[in-house]
This record gives sequence, structure tokens and C-alpha cells, in this order.
Amino acid sequence: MASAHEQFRNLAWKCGLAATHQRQVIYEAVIATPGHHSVETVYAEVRRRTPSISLATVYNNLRLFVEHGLLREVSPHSSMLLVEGNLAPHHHLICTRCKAVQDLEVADFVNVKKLARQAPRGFDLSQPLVEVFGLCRRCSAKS
Amino acid sequence: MASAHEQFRNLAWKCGLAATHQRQVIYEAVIATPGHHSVETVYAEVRRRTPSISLATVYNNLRLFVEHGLLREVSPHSSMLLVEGNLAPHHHLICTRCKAVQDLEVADFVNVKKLARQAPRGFDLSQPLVEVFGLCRRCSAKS
DNA sequence: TTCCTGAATTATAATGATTCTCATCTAACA
DNA sequence: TGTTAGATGAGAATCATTATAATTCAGGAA
Ligand SMILES: [Mn+2]
Ligand SMILES: [Mn+2]
Ligand SMILES: [Zn+2]
Ligand SMILES: [Zn+2]
Repeated sequence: MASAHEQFRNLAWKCGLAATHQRQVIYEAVIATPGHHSVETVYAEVRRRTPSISLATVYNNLRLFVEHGLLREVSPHSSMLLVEGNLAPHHHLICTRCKAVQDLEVADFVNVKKLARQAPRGFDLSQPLVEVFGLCRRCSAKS
Repeated sequence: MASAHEQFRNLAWKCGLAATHQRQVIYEAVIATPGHHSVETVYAEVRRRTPSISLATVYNNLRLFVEHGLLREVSPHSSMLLVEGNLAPHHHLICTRCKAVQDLEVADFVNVKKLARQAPRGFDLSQPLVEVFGLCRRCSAKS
């Protein structure tokens, strides 16, 4: 099997990205540990190996890796506060590119019983609200 | 039926909130139009009736209304970038209070066929990713 | 109605995550 | 090895949101 170093060089080559030392270290910092990583934790980890790295480089490359499908962004929402007056339980459809939000009035695509069974013990799902991510018509037409 | 003014005074009284003119106008700006409202649009609308209102008051009261259940926050997730290396399709369980994210490996609580039928035409759901909101064990124990 | 008091509002400063700028550096290729 | 487009680092800038603190007001008592 190839070394982690070689694996990353391969991936970078496939994406047309220069395989810099910084990218190598950032990528490995995320891949090394399962779970969800904040920029803060990645930056802290990466600085142990490359103390001179810039925070901007971490941001730039995490975004780049997400764009190229090497990493996944956990919650690809708009980061700004949105509010609504419709209190009737309903779900949302969110475009991962333009962050547009549409209502999904009908909810029968969710099997609440199965969901409750799969959730960890103690997690309160008495009013489970669901968001589904995809690409809106306009964005999927572009790509 | 009571006037919109009286309706709001009733709701505010039930929550123990002072029924100020600003709160009245903010609440009505959201309620008047169906759909999802950003702070920017609420602020613009509200200033037409009350030009002296402060942006901080809009933020404060939108948060307050959400806390008291008069309004709903559309995507109650952490606003900071989170990234993961696990590219295998899987879903997430998010705590609306502390914003913790957990994986939901099994996905059979989603009926993809029904979902596709209910989504608007042209919406790309070829890899639908789902987030379910609830209260994690720790947070639901507190409340 | 008038007065009182704690809460609400306002203007503005502060915060904090993220992005931008640009001078310097380097990976990739010939 | 030399060239160069693209990457990096340091710090400034941005922008949404929150904190501060002085002023005003809602709501209850007299
Ligand atoms: Mn909605
Ligand atoms: Mn995950
Ligand atoms: Zn879109
Ligand atoms: Zn929680």
C-alpha cells in the first residue's frame, strides 16, 4: 500500500491541485481522526507539525478540499439567521450551493419509528425536524 | 376576531414579555409574509414603520421570539465551518441547543421515493443528505 | 392621571469567524 | 536549473452578531 504521503499526492494530482506540504498536513489532520472537525481543531493539530502555517491557509484548503470532494462539509447551510412565522411542523429542502430554503409540507418520507430506533439513547426526537440537502433547479442546471 | 395588535399583546402577555411597539412591529413583519425571513429583510420592513428602530433590537427580539416559540428558527445549527473525512453517505443528528453533531449511519428512516415525489421539479436529490434536529441527551436532561 | 421602577431600546463599540491583500515563496514542468 | 503560475504567511479588512451603557418606556401602584 502507498504511504499516506503518496495517497495524498495522488488525490491532489487527480484534482489538479499542487501537492504542497501545507495541504498534505491539513488533509491528514482531518483524515487521521474520525468525526467532525472545526477549523480551530484542525489549525491546532496542523500547527504541531508546521507551526508557521497560516490560519488563512487552513481555511482556503479546507474549502478547496470540500469543493473537490476530498472532504465533506457537515452542515452546508447559510450561516445567517433565518426566521419564520409558520409554526406548523414542516421540513426544509436546502440547496447546498446557493443555500436557498424551500418548505417540504408533507412529511411522510420520514419514518419516525425507525428514526427513533436509530438515534442514540436519550436523544429527544419528540418533534423531529428534518432538513434535506440537494441542488435546487437553478443550481443543478448550471453544473 | 381580535386585531393583529391585540393578538400580539395576548401572545406577549402569555410569555411574560412587555408588549412594546418595536416588538409588535417586528413580530408583524415576520408574520405578515409566509416564507423565510433574514434579519436584513425584517429590519428593512420594520424601518418603514418605525425608522428609528435599532438593528440590535431586531436581533434581540427575533431571538427572544424564537426562544418563546412565537417564531421558528429555520436552521438551528452552529454557524462555524465543520468538516469531516468520512465520505460514505450518512446523515446527521443535531442538537438544537448545544449544536452537537452525531452521525446517523443507518439511513432507512428516509423513504427516498416519497421524498423525490414531494420535492419540487428539478431539485437534484441524487445523493440526498439529511439532518435531523432534536435535543441531545445532556440538553434534554437539563430542561 | 401621575409616578416609579425594572425592563427595553438606542447608538455605538466590540467581538469573532472568515476573507482579502499583497509581498514572498515554491511546486511543477520544461 | 530556471521559469512561472499558483500557493503561502502575516496581518488588515469585512461583516454578522453581541455587548455596553446611557436613555426611554411599559405597566403597575397610588
Ligand atoms: Mn419553513
Ligand atoms: Mn458525519
Ligand atoms: Zn441553488
Ligand atoms: Zn445538546
